[in-house]
Amino acid sequence: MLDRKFILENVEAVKLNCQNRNVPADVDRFVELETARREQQREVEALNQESNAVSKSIGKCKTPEEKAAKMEEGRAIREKIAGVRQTLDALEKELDQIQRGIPNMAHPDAPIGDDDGSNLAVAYGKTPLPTWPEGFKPLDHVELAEKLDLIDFEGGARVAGAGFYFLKNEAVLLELALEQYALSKLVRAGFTPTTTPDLAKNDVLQGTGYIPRGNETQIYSIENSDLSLIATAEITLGGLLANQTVDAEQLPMRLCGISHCFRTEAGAAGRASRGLYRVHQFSKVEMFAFCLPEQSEALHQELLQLERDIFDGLEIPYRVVDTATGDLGGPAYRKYDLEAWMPGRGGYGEVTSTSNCTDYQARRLNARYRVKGEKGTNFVHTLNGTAVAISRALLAVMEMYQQEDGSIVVPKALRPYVDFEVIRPKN
RNA sequence: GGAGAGGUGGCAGAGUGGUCGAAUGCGCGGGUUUGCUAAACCCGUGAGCCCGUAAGGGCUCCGCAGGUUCAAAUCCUGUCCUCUCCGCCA
Repeated sequence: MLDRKFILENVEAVKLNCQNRNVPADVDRFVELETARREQQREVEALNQESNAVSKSIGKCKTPEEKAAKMEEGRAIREKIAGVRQTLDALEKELDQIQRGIPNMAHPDAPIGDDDGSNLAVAYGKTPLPTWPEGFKPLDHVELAEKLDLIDFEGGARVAGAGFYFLKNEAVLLELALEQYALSKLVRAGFTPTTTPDLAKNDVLQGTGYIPRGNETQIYSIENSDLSLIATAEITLGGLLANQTVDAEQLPMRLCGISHCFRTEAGAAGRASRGLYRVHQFSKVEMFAFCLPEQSEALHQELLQLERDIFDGLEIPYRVVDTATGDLGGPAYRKYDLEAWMPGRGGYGEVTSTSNCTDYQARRLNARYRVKGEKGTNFVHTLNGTAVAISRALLAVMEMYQQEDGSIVVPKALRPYVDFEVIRPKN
């Protein structure tokens, strides 16, 4: 979330930002409530001061009568405090709700626009778009999976419902290969590899900007508990520093995590999301970084470059998209997506996403750093980026590497991790 | 899952109703001494927020959330976490 003082001092900028991002937040109401809250807060503090003074004086009273009078006085103040506190709590509740709805400020260079139609393609990968032999029509991954017995969508639906699937045969080995391939690049780049919990406390979800319950939630929550299935390891990795203060020398912290990701994807269906493209569960290697404010922009470029290296290495064509203000998630200051070429749909589809969340997540998480020799603490900056989301990466690999004879060739970059070079129809 | 013990400042650890934001030691910062370093000695050393140009003053925080009380680190309830023992298990 944004700093309350910042909102009060930059009302017009915050309102314009909400408008650019297409978020209907009542900033004026926020200002009104926060102003009132501050007043009430001062009132409570003054009363507390009074009450503290009375309490302290009781220990020094000489006569029982004097003592009884003071006690009565203290009791009266306490009642008064309870009253003010009640209005304060009500203000706080409404304020918090509005404050959570106000998105992060956007990077001044982020393209302004209402939705993904305004996203800007800013770069392309090293690999050219594929050219197919005369008369050959590339299949989509669902058809390929069927022919090569790589994915069982029907079985997934029977067991867990639509949107679930079993990977089978070489697809399983490719999943592990993609993870290892990405991980080895990240470890070389100085990232600490982790496997994270697949569940997290709702507090942590909220801290990273995910809303566990409610109509439009993407999150599966566990009944009779305060746990939810995570939608990304961003949640667990971000939670690592919740309510922590680290020394500035420890920053930047580059982490990556393998986890399963679970998403309800309520109401999302249709041709564009067929097969593996939009599913309820997939595996992902996620990058995450905590850093000093002055490091975050460079680190964001670093994460983007790693994503590009990974897909250039796989020799899959892609474009880099600078996300428009209206299409940014609440915590993002700036976001780049990699969209890989997917022959089955004859178009680009999102495969990675990297965001610089500046101090927006950190403020909610209460993740701070301390500079040695200086007084006080400050909020860290957080960044996240997809290294490889297996379902979509696998989709892109299958479709891009299909051959005229119906087989799929394994990308060179993955061959060190599997003991086959071509996937052929079983018999 | 059952039984017990415990969660206090960067760390260790005292503190069982008021004089406790918290002894003491270590660590850290500054200083004295010193050819240099070390030792010794002296002083200082938590965070968030509010008022104030500042000096300074105030509020909150002893895992977390409530409660009792004029007053809570200290008493009560709930909850989370850690450790030990038992059971179970991969």
